[in-house]
Amino acid sequence: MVKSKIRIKDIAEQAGVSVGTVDRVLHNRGEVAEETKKKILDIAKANNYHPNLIARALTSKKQCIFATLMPSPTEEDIFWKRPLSGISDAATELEQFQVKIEKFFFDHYNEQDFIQQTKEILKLRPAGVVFPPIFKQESLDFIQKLEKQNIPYVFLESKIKDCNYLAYVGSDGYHSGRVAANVVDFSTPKNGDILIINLAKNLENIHHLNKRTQGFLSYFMDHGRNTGLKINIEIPTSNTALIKEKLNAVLSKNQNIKAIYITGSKVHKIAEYLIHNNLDEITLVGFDPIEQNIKYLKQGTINYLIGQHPYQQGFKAIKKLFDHVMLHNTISRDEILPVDIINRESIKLYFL
Amino acid sequence: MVKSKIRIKDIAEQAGVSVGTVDRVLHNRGEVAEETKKKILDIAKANNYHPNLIARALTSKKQCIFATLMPSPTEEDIFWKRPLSGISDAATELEQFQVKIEKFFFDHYNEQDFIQQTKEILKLRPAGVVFPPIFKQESLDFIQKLEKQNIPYVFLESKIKDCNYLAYVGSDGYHSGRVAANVVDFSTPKNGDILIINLAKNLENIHHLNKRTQGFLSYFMDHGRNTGLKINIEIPTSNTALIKEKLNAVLSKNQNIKAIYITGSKVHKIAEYLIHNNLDEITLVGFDPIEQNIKYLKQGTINYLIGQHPYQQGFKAIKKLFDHVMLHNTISRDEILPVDIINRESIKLYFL
DNA sequence: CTGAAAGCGCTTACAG
DNA sequence: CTGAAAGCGCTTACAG
Repeated sequence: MVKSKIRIKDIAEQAGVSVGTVDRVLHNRGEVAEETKKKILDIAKANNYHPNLIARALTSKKQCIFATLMPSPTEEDIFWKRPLSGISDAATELEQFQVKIEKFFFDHYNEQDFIQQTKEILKLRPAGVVFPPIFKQESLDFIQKLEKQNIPYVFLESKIKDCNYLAYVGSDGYHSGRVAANVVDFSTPKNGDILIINLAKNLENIHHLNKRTQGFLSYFMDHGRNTGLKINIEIPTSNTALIKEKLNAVLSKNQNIKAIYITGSKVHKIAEYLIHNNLDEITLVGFDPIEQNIKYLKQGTINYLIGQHPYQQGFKAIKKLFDHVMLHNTISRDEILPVDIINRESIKLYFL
Repeated sequence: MVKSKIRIKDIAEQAGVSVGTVDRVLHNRGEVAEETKKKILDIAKANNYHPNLIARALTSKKQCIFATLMPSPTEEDIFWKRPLSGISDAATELEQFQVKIEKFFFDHYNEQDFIQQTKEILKLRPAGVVFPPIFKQESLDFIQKLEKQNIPYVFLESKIKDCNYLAYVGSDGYHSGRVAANVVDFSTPKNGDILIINLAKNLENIHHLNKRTQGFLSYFMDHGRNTGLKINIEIPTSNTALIKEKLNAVLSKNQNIKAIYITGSKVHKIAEYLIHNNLDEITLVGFDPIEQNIKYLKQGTINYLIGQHPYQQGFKAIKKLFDHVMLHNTISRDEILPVDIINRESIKLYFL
């Protein structure tokens, strides 16, 4: 790594102009003769000029603002708290460089709210945006406007493929599914059957959940030792009564189910069911250490939870934006984070 | 959080002196009348003065040097690579504040080498030291000299209790043992027996390993479902033949052993044994995703490895030093990191 | 279109 | 023991 020591002043001298002029071309503030501009740019490039951020931070009045648009964590679903605290910590770290984060929130189940917030963000004209593209169509509309204004955006948690996102930070559904499968495989009798459940209101996010199913199944193709059936069902609701009905049907039809794998975070719903029906013996694995799930993990009903480093997702998303916008570094576009396997013991220190 | 905006200049004005004088007392450079000093200190404290690090970094010529003393990673044992890369990353981040890290290395099995290196470090007179106190007596000697010179030191990986260490970053053996127990419990038939092995040359580190045994056993007291025997043995060697002999004896005496738990990172030795004796069915759990262990994890012989966030340990140890030495922040003294449960699938992205 | 100067908050000689 | 001044590398008006 070549650490350049060249300063604005040096460039100015070499170009035979003043530092003010150099600063103007470096920041594209115009008002500079085309010829001078070219000369300065050449010198800067030839010497691999990089601004001294420390000096800039000390002197610059103007803040660079990044906006985040995240679902509000609710009492019922605290899932979104963790990425937010990652975002906050990144904000603290970047404060010294005059970077500020404006946080916007929307109701997880309300497209209109999302749209409303995107309008607010566009008004703010931030230097970058971080958000999870939960609503595909609405996100695409937002993206279009961002691109028109040349505002870079970073995806979190999930991504939309066919667009010009600056970066994505999240986990890989397929991989997560395989990790879960491995855990289920080792905790279930060889000949026991395994039930896979896609449990999601309106099948939101269904694409992501499907990848978790595919990954799960692929594990058993490759080297799983379990030889039982893999039964795959969908429960497109979070209504307790309906879930019960569906499960009753499946479980009575197949008495040999020894493990249940939930592709999402609603695994606590199934835990409740198992307890009420005295089926605690069944191995239960799902996603995300949110409060409701942790409760059953600690009781032993849920055997494992797969964690997706939501904190890191928030933290890194902001850092990527900073790296790109402020440092003009080239960044890796897709950053796939590893997943965590969490049990009732490891959860005790998980949030420290 | 109160963000103080008071500057040296403000303090100077309030105290009726010049900034030079304020600077002198703030840095304890002497040559200031006792009375003035007190006045300045009072004002600083009353207004919660914190230096602007950006400004300081921009202006200060002098570097602050931290020394790290770590076992050299060898081809045979890459365990120490990870904390080192955490240290390197912290170094990069702190570079901008004129902090430099000097890395010293010693042979993991050579006390003399360790002693030699501590001498080099003392010669350097660093502003702080990070090291794992692997050799207890030699570490105590080193510590004594550090304290005489008022050099703060941070422990990593393990700690010595009765001394004035600034901070410790590592995992908790008892907790790790419980996490491992949970994993073994869920992967082993209820009535299978479990073999616990302390496998360590000369029983180095025996204290730490014992805590991992205690934690493991305590889990089964509290809520384990496994009802089999828990057989605890020690193998104070890493000689393959001797290990084999010992295992032959134990396993032939007890045919019902369904799981083996190794309290340290030498679990690959047991994996080899199991493979040679066609005992792959036995659940095998141990510590640390080092190369040799990963090999057997991927083959399926080792079911789980417990990871201790060595990268974070290195990173945080340096940060603690920085927080204390440069920022004069009060820091938490014992920072216990959570542990990771790693399986053959999750290992694929573990090092990303 | 361009340059000279002041300032960000701190540190560092230097003069007294 | 204390103060005045220059400087770190950049940005920001302001004057021309």
